[in-house]
Amino acid sequence: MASGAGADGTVGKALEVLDRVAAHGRPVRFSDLLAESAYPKATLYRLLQTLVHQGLLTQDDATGSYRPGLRLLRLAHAAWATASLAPIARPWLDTLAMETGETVHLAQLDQGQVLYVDKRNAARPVEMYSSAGKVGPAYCTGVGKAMLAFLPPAALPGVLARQSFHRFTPATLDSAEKLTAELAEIRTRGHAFDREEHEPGIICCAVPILTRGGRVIGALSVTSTTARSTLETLAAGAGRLREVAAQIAAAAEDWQFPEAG
Amino acid sequence: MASGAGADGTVGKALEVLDRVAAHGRPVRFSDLLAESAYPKATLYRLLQTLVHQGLLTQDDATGSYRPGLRLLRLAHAAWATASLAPIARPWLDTLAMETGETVHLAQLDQGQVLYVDKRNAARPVEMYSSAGKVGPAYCTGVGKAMLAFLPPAALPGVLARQSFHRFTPATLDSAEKLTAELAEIRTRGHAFDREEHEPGIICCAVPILTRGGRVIGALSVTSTTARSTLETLAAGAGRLREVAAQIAAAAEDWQFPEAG
DNA sequence: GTCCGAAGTTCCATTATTTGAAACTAATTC
DNA sequence: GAATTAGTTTCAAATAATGGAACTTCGGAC
Repeated sequence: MASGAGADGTVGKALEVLDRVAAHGRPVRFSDLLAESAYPKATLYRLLQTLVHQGLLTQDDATGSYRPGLRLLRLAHAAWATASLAPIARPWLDTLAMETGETVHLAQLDQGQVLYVDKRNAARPVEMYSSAGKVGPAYCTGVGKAMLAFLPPAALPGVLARQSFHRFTPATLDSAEKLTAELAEIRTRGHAFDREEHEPGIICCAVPILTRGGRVIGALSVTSTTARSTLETLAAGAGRLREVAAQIAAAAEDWQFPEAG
Repeated sequence: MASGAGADGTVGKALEVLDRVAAHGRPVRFSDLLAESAYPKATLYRLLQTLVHQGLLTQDDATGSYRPGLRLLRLAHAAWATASLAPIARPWLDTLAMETGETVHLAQLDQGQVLYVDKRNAARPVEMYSSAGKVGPAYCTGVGKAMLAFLPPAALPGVLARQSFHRFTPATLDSAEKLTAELAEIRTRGHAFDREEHEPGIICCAVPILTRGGRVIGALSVTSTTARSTLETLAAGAGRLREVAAQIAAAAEDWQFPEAG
């Protein structure tokens, strides 16, 4: 037993259960969890009890089913404010959204996946948590590829191994080989495109956010639709995007910054 | 050992440490945590290791200090989407913000505190996580008082005991007695005011979101400033606010809803 | 360069917690 | 109303957590 995030101790087991509940996206019954979880009934039962008691899970009074608890929101707020690029990058995202009139995303790498930490949508007013905290595939999004391209070579294989290479659209890069080739291009070009690889009709241009030392700490993207724009138009804004990324990186370095994985 | 959220097992201890790190709002060093945490060095050390390994904490490579980890964002997103009123209430918040031109808040009660789960700011375009996941005092905010007023009588003492009654402004209700009296008024009136009790110059009108059975599941508020509006003006919109709250409650009940605490 | 102290990490016998098969109870179904 | 399923409790055995103390690092001070 050693693949991935091995379950260390009771805490690890409890979090595995928590993840499983979260993954369902709707209230789950005890027996559903029992069926998939490999823990004996009593053990799972007590893990769930603990999680509920701690507020990480909420239990419906009526049905007894479980769902993620609100305590997670409080903790996440702290994480967002302290450990993400979002608070630092905020003014620049506002500016970019204004300038481009398009949707702007700020993302970081977490466990080999893209984690969106902020978003601006110039057209529609808001859209909150719906975006921050959302995760997406790294191999078929602009921000994902931009970050992978600038990962230290040693870290790449591990991350590649975690990609599913599911084919969302005909344009999706569906193998580690194709992706690796694309990453090399991105490295020389300096920015990544999403050519409708994740969603039909959705295109984007993304740049990595790099520290002076060249370490990737996030990515920035401007997204549009094929109906409204073209890759060429988006590419024209890449210089400005890189400029903003550099400014965010500079601001972040003053305030210190952690490792992505 | 029995008051509040007693630490059950290792999971409880780990979460206590996590909370402590989150509470700091900036990277914390091991020794700082050691000083405040009552656990012996080795124990605290291993708890932190576990949390880092699980991605709930991030450790700076350079300084070794700890901060909340990004994994929390992913989990919180699930909580927000599955267990909060926000996804259900979204369209109504948009409408309200449009109609009033003021800031609209959606909150729920969590551990005796107000937890903001969504927000609309008609004037300024955005402001993301900065608001969702944020917690605030229940005794001196409109949404807080609106929820407390409609709590089942049996639940009130426990919640009152958790209020700090810190005096933010001259108008803050600074005792359980004053608050209890105000709650009775709110109950008959049907809506709560914030008369600059939390921040000078900030006023609001809030209503509870109640199930058919009369259970509080959240609160809704329209906030303004003394410069721009008056309590009377806000009160004039209370009817509409109640109407929207009822619609949200109806929508929520179809989709089922958990307990607040 | 060496010494000192503070901060962080590892060890290991002791101790407390977790484990899980099975027995039990409550709620559905037939 | 008996049978089946879903959820909860029990308790001795197994496992993991504990924490005092020893150890290693690191960053000055001399």
